Amino acid sequence: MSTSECCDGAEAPDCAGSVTGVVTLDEVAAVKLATALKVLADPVRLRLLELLATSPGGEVCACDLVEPLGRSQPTISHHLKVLREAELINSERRGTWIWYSVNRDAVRQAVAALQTVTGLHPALA
Amino acid sequence: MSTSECCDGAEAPDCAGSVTGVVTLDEVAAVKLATALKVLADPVRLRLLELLATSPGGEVCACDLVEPLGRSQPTISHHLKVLREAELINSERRGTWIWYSVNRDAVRQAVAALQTVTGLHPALA
DNA sequence: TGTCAATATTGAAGCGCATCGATATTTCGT
DNA sequence: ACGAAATATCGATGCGCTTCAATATTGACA
Repeated sequence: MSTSECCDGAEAPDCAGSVTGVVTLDEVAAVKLATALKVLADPVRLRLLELLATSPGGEVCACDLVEPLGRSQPTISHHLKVLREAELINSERRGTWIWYSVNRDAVRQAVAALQTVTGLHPALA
Repeated sequence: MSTSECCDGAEAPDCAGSVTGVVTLDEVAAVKLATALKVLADPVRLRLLELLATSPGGEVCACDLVEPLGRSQPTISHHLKVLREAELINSERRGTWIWYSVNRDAVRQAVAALQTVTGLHPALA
């Protein structure tokens, strides 16, 4: 017997109910992970993260992020805000400038969740 | 001297050019990774991947994917197509039904790329 | 306090995406 | 060949997101 009613017609011999595993992602959790991934799924934001990650001190002044990405200052400011509100980066004001750095734990969490969902990781945590 | 011209005004004492690391993500590579992540950044597609990953046999008949997600059949078909074209899942027709499974290598690649960009992984590969 | 540089916000334009109903296509069994 | 079930495609709708120019806000310093 199938877990659903899709293949129980008179003609088809049933597809044997292939879905029986334990599902951990309810609608809410799926939306939450998708939201985090959506923040990461932008070329400008990915390059911002890389600029932060590859910087010798691990942090970069916002004023040094506009030119290398070839976008306007408001656009960079917008993306930094999106990353900050998703807690994927940290920001700290020091005098005139604001310094940004990657929030490694938050990125790790998103990556781990994605691995769990896709079965790459046996959901150890 | 700064790597850009943003903080070279008369008043500000320069922000010391914090961007000096080696950047591997050019615009094209960033768009490519962002495209893959965009495919993953959808609640329905994440739950589809989990249904495939947690299925005992590792594969699920498409007919068993419509009901548990509460979306219409065209919508599920659309998402399966998106996942398939991104090569994140494999599909195989067996008789009346089509069986889907997670393409673990593709997911692994995307995850590894994300880890590299964010500095979680020392880019070993 | 007033000025200048850095950063944030606003408002609008343009594009892409998720979703559905309706319909077409494919495949099997009779 | 025909009918039924599974899957795919089409067309439309509504929402969200990226981007920019213009403007506001914030903070340092004289």
